[in-house]
Amino acid sequence: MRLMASVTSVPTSQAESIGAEAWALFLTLFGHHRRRFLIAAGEFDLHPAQAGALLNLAEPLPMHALASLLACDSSNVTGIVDRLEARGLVARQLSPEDRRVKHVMLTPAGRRLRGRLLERIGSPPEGFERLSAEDLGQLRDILRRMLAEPAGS
Amino acid sequence: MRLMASVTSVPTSQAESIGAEAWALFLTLFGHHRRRFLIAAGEFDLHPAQAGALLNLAEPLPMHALASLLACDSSNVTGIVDRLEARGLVARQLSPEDRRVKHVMLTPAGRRLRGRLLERIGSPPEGFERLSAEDLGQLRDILRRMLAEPAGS
DNA sequence: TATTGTTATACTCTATAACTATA
DNA sequence: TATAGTTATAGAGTATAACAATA
Repeated sequence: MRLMASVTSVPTSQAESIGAEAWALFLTLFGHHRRRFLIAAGEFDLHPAQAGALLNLAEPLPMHALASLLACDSSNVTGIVDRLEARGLVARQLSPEDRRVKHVMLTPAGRRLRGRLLERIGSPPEGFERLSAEDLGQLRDILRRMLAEPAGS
Repeated sequence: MRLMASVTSVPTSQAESIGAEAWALFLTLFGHHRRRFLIAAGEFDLHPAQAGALLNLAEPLPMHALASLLACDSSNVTGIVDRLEARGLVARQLSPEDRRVKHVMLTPAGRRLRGRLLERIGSPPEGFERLSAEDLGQLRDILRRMLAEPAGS
């Protein structure tokens, strides 16, 4: 994707320059993943937002929680879930605790489709298998440190 | 995002298990990046596809090349470029070599907006600054190996 | 009063197919 | 004959605002 191609940055240290390259490589990887995701969703006749919803439904979720995960307005989730429901992939369930809330849950068919989607994009992409066992260990540890919650968050 | 949460895989080796965790961490990172991208695009009144087009226009590109990078049909690019052009962010330029081709290029205003977008999402996200210089070097080298073209591609 | 989910609206994205101009 | 870009069309995503039901 060459997202960084024309960024004229002036690194103040070598570490900063290396970090910039590492992040540029991440962006390249994001581009690959995005295309893989779009292609896989299309093969199952799912729009990207629908595929994203299925992936986030490992367990039942209130509508507003799904909206938050999809980074879109709640009003959109109504339509997305409507269409998934029309295809028999999800069902709405009234919450007994809070009668304002509806939980969205996968049907058996929805769970099967989600599994097939995960086979396609949940597994590591081409290139991953070239990494050594040592590489994988280092990578995992570095990503863990990067994603560790910074105490107050 | 917990994309891997309910994947019941049976790792045949420890390396495979570590690799699976590393990839799951990648997916978490993708989710963070996607949300950051959507929020940044919205702040500049750009739809995601428009923001993606701007980011890919570091240099002038034929319409069909842009379609390929955005992983969408050429007919969509016509509309996306129409709207960016109406806002004075890009311009179409006929190619002198092949008169079927139109190159899309940023205007000065488009270049400024692209720069501001890159300040927001082209720079490393929260968490990156917690990595040591050694981490960054290892990460860069591993990602390089992962993204290296496998001879015939 | 605040929150949850829905509806109405307007605009954009998306794929498909058909079309023109060019190669 | 194939390719580049456009147009027309239909269906879906998106944000905003207004609404009813519930907390």
